[in-house]
Amino acid sequence: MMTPQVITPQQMQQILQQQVLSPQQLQVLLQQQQALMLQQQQLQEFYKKQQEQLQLQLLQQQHAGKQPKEQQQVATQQLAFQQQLLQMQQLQQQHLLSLQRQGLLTIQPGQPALPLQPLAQGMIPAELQQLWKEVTSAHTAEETTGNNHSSLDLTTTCVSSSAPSKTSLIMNPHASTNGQLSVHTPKRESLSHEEHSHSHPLYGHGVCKWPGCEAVCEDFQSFLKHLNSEHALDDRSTAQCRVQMQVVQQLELQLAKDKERLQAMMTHLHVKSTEPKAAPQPLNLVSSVTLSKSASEASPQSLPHTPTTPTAPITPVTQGPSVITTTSMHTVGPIRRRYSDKYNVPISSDIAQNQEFYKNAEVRPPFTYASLIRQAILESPEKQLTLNEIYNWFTRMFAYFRRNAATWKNAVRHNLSLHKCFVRVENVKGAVWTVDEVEFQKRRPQKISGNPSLIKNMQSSHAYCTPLNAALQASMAENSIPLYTTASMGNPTLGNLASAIREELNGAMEHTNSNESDSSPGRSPMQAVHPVHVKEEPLDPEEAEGPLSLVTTANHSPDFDHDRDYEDEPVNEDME
DNA sequence: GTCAGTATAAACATAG
DNA sequence: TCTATGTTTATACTGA
Repeated sequence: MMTPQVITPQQMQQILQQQVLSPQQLQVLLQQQQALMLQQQQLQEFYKKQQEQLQLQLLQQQHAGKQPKEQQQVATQQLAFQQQLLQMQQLQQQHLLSLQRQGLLTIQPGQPALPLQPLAQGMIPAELQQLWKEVTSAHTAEETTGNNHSSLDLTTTCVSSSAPSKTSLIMNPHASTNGQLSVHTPKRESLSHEEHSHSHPLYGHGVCKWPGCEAVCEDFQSFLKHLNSEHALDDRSTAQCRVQMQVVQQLELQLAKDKERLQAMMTHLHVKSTEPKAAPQPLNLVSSVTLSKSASEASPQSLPHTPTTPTAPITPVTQGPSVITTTSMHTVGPIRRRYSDKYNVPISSDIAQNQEFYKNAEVRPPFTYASLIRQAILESPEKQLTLNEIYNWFTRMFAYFRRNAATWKNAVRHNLSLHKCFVRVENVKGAVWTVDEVEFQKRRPQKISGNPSLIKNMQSSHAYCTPLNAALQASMAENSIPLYTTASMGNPTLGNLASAIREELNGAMEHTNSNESDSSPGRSPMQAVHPVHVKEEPLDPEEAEGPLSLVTTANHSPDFDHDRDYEDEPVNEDME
């Protein structure tokens, strides 16, 4: 699924966010880059000489009245040279891509090195900026000597840029495809326009945002002065412009590749989900999203669904491409099954890995209310939440729960009251809800039937083995756990499985270490306070012997308490 | 067909 | 009185 040729979005982000290059690495890169530049220049010179020769020959031929056939031959020869040049530049491109893959940042082919500079406008360390300036000026000098028909010729840049756009750019260097060349304009042509609107893209926060500049300009007028004086149309500016173009092109190329990859993923998942009865799994969930997303692929601005999008929520068990409408949701009937629950896919790891997805897509999470409530509680620092905090967790974590609040909130309350695993505790700040893991785990094994070894395991061994075995079982049986992995794109299945195992083991081990019995002083904070209301059916003695908590800690983050995030957000109650 | 688990809806009680 | 919270009941669906 991964295209090894491509920088992952994560890497890209890393590149954009932090400059990881050490001066040594930069130096190496620079050397490599310069070597490449040299090669290219040699080629270009060679090509120029050939051109001159060609001109000469043509002149001679014209004088001598030679046949056009020979002219054609010469023209072909010229074409061959051009192709050779292109190949050379492609090689450069590949080389640089490989550098990227090594994590050495984006260096644009045939360009003054250090394209990282424009990549990180405003963030780059001063040291790097200085380096950038030096190298840029050095290179522009080189270019001027090597290419005397004007360094302003952006065609050269375009030729050496990414392969797909090469041809068109050669043919028409001023083609505004992808808007690359717009970078070039603000200096002179569009300056007069920009003067009127003080929202110059090169000016912000009193600083010149010309790549590598960052000169402080008190007002817009002084900025314009600075722009005209410091960034006039000269070799240096042009070179910088080229670099910026390269960066943009590179990013666009990257975007295109990622889009393609996304499309392939979606297609792949969709195909899987439409297979007849192919082991019910959360993939269904994705396929539904896939369809809605694929349908709107042409207009990216329409996705992902924003919480306020009035479209109907997509439910995990929807088979096929139909997008459920509000009404069909009701006529078809409620969705009963939560697949991940069934197969004991660890909810925390699923949520963690698909967090962004759940947050943005109005997709019903494939877990029961009870599981979700438990997860919300366990994620909290104190392992206890008020009802309102549980609500907030739901809305914060799942776009799906940002609508129909009355329905699901009722369900939450209902679940809290109904299930013995949820214990209400009177706290200083009011009533909070906690999880009785024994109770929670008690009810889960019942769902895993049909596998004698598993059942045997459950009966004979500690309770904490259950989720692990179940997860393993499910994974092996289905060979497909994850639904949408943002974190582990490489091998999601194995990745998820591994993390699931780790998580469950960690939780179990942690529990066994800390909670030996109900009366253990090491028990979680919730035990420190007395439950005001404990539901019926006190624990059996044998239950008391088992592990009391399978609290998973994998996703626990102390700073996760943004309970008020959605508190004041008006919940869309438009569905009767 | 039965049963357990779950979802949904709704009625009701209670506290602030 | 209103609202949030909590409890309970009823009904329907699903999968074992």
